[in-house]
Amino acid sequence: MAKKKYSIKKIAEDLGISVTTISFVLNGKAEENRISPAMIEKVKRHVKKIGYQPNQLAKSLRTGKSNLIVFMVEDISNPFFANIAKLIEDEASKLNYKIIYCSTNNDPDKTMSMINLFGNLQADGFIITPPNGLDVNFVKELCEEQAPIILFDRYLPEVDCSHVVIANYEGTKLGLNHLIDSGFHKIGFITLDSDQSQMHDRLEAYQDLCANHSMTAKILKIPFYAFKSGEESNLINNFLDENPELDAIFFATNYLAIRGIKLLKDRGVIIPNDLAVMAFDDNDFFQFSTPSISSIVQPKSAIATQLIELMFQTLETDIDQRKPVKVELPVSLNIRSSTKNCN
Amino acid sequence: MAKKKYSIKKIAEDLGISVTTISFVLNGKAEENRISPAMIEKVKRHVKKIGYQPNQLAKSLRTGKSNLIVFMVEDISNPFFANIAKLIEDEASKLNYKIIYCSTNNDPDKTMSMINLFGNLQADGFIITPPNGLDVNFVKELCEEQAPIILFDRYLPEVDCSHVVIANYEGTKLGLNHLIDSGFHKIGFITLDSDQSQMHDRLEAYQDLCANHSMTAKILKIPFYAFKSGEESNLINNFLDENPELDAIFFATNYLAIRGIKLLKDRGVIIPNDLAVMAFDDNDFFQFSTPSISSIVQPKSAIATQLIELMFQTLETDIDQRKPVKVELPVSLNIRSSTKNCN
DNA sequence: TAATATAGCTAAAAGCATTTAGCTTTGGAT
DNA sequence: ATCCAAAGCTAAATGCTTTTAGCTATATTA
Repeated sequence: MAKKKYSIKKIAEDLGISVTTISFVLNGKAEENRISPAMIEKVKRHVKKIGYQPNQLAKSLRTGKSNLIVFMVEDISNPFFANIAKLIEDEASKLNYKIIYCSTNNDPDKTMSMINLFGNLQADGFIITPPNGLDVNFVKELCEEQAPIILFDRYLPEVDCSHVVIANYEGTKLGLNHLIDSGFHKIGFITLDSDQSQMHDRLEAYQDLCANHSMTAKILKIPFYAFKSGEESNLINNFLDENPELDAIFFATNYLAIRGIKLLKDRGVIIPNDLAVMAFDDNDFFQFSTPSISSIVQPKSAIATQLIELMFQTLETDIDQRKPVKVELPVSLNIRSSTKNCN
Repeated sequence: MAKKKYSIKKIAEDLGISVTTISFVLNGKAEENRISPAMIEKVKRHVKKIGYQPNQLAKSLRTGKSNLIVFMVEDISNPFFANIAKLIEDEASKLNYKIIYCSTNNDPDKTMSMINLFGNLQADGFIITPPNGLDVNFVKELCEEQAPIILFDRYLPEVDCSHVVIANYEGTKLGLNHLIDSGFHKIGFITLDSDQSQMHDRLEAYQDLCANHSMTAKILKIPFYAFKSGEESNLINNFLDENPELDAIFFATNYLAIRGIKLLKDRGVIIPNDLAVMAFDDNDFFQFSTPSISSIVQPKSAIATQLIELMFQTLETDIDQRKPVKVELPVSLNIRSSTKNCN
């Protein structure tokens, strides 16, 4: 009693009618093709009875539309991306779209080969956190000629492509100003050594602020590989040793902050008495940590909503009418214990 | 200069040969079909030059194989699942498989309709954390007649289906015994009110242990909806008020523990002096929390490896030769500060 | 020289759905 | 009685690939 795989052809035989009729009924095109109500009813009933569902591959092959959206993030196990992924998936499934996701691991070659791969799967759209070094022309061509691409989290300054990012510059300023307003005036900045736009903007905000307040910029750039291999602690230790005058540290990402705070505790540093701490991008850990950590919060659900709305809006627009849409969402400040001035 | 979409047919025309020849070359079947080396070279060169890649939809439609594996978890934004997802994706992409993921949200109806949906996409296999109430017959039929299914994290006792789970019973015993060995003898157990196998096994371990040590079982079962809506704090508060004699709490999941620890701190409870704490399933937070929290650690990468190996092994086996494979992986104990007896 | 084997390639079917163009039948108008 | 329009349905092409069965030369054998 192996379950028969129904095809539209088989149904046509069963019912003694043509496949065309069935296809019309199934796709809501029965009326406009003058299929009689009796026939519509007959088809619908039978289809329901046997639980037939059309083969999506054949459908996609014919229509050129796969209802698949590729979601490529740096790393899905990063809670920020996982959260966005979930929100996007929920929205997409309402519209009968499926999400294929994959991690770029910040590898531009892997990313390109993935895009090619999914392109052959006739993916309808791409949402991507572009890794450093992604070939600009490659993205350009895709943007112009193929499936819509929306970059997020960061953008590529050289490419005129739709994107959804947050106000990294203003957000960093917001956080730094809060530190200054709280009486911290010797702020160190720990970031990744990265060219990506979001990191660039955060750093720039810090540098501008230093210039405006006649502060000496104290910057530590941690290479990506050093972070991956856990070697960042030496770098941070050196940085702290060389700059004992600092009264606050701004971490440019939450994962840097998590490692950094652990290290500070190991060094016996009392937060915020010895050193105030603030991080860009919130994290569950910051809320529950002792002391709790102040952070700049990205509006996750707004990001997800924007991404998916922009995607569907683009998909609905004729390919030659499409224009890049660039969205920058505001961030907010979550003030907790780690920036409370106790002196 | 819109990029031409190449098809095998177009290449055949360009080269003045048949599509069959090209297909043979592309699929490594040239030799066995006596295509001359010169011809093979000619085709390969041209294909490479124009960067042609076959349409996967058409290929899948013809071969019945999509190279797509569906990964359905309760919630991708749970770090445990996100981590496994990443590991699986890495393995799968090595073998040219793609992962489609989606969240069940523990909704059996959504899960079934998703499975149907992806079934029509000709997904080659399913890896699923089955939600409570998932129709047993539905899964049974699928297991027997369709794409291979591997359950993980929990299994359905009524269904004879492949699964990869961890030793929940032994793991819980391990944790509880550590508490007892450390001198805690009045251990409360806080869990979700759930029928899922993993929760059931954890609870059973606690009950057996109580019986063996003549301990009175003190159990709090938090309904899922209460947790979702944040109402669990009242329940936990009541539980603590009613059982002031407790000297340790075992949380059956990490997210229960995270909420619970926050609440304990709010009540002014000192961990572990007033109350020792242990959690099932590790979490970054436990490592960085003050005090750090002891936990039972699931072997994530072993789980991922098993899942993907089992999946490919099953896919390679003839459908009538397949037998359910049931894997139970051991867990380990991560002893931290929250179970240190200070008295 | 005729029959046969082999090398080298291809035509056409199949996989499943959508969609265009067109074929019957019926009813109404003239 | 004849013609036309509309109603109601369908044949066949199409999307792109894989794969079976088979065709045509050339080479080998008897």
